[in-house]
Amino acid sequence: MLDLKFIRDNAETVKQAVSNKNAAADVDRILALDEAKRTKQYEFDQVRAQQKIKSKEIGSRKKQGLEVESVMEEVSAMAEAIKQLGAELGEITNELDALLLTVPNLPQEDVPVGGEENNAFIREWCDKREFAFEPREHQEICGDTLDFKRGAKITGSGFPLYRGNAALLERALINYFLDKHVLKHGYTEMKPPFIVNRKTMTGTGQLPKLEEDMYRIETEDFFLIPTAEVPVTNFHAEEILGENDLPVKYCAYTPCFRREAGSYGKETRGLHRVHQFNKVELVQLTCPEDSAEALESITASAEAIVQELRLHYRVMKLATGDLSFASAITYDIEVWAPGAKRYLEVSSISNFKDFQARRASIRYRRNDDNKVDFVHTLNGSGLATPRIFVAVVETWQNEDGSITVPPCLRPYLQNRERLEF
RNA sequence: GGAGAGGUGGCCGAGCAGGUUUAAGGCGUACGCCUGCUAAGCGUAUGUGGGUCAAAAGCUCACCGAGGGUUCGAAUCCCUCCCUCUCCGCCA
Repeated sequence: MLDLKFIRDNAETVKQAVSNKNAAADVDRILALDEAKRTKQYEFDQVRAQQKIKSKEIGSRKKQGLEVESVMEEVSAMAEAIKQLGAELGEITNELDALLLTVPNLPQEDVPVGGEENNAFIREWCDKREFAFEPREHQEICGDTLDFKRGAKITGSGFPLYRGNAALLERALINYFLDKHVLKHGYTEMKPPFIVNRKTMTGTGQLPKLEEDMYRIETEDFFLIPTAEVPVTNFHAEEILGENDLPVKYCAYTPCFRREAGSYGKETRGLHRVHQFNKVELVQLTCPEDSAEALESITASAEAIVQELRLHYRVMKLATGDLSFASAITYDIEVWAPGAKRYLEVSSISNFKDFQARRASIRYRRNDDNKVDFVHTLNGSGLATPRIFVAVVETWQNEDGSITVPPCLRPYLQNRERLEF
């Protein structure tokens, strides 16, 4: 969430940002409520201060054996007024708090304005592989080791099963990602819960906006996580860290659950878009002045993996309309899938600045002046498996239907050089 | 799921038959004094958030797990919920 004082002082900037992000947030209503709240708060404080003094007087008069009836009558009237003012203040506060949660983060200044078509190309890596035969799509290569039909029978569409060597490859990818980030990139591994409560989901900004896109457990009012970002970022919620504790670098493997009802067509076939998938997530909490660099660092860590897998990819900077609610700036890594003949998004790396930290109240104490300030939070996929699975299988496929195992994955697959499905 | 005991500041911990608690005391931390050095000792300071203020200081309000309630007045009494611990039950 944004700082209320900032909204007050920069109303036009905020309105412009809301519009650029295609969001709906009533900034004028927020300003009016803010004004009303401060007035009411002042009144309340005045009366309350009087009441406290007078109430204590009753106590001391009683001890001295003096009469208290007249004072009690006087304070009684104040109590009435306070009850009334408190109720009004509460109503204003509730509405204001709810509205503040609907204001998206401001895009960073260098983010291009506009929709997806305005996403900026940043760089790409290696050429697309040349094939001596017509490359096939992953469903064809993997056959029934990727079982969409039985997944649909057991659960519903969008819940495929991996079996045999497909499951083995999936597991190899996850282990490879984790080892890379833990052993080479300095991240601490975490195994968080896959189910979180409403407060946690609000902390990272999924709620209140995206409730319909998530699986909810009604009996407990819990949610299945759509990404490890949620439990991992909230790990330090309501804490004040030391500056020396920063940066905090966590990586976590979790399954991710997304309802995202209403996605149909070509994009949903095969592993391209599913309701449950696996992802290794990178999360950092940094000092404000270090977050820009951290964004590049997370991006580099994700790219390192795609490079070792020897997949052609490009990095895009998302335009304002394509940015998520909480993000100030996001890079997407898109790998080339030769069978599908298109780019697949395998990682989004975002800097949320203090937006999530403010919601979840994640702070740190600065060394120089001992003051408390919000940390910056960032995260990026490192990486999501289904689309990487697709790109690996399609890029490394052989004409006979097997795949050559990329060298970096061989230690995770009994040093096999080929895999058949 | 059942029974019991708890949840207080960075930490420990008192207060809990409602009334100068503006949360004692200790530890830790910071600064100062003292001191060959270190330790000890002495002194001072030390929460978060809101409001007021150009800003700071000051003043003020809220916060003792969360939310309600009773009362002139709630850390303290009542209700609901959450969490932790002990024992029992169930269970991969």
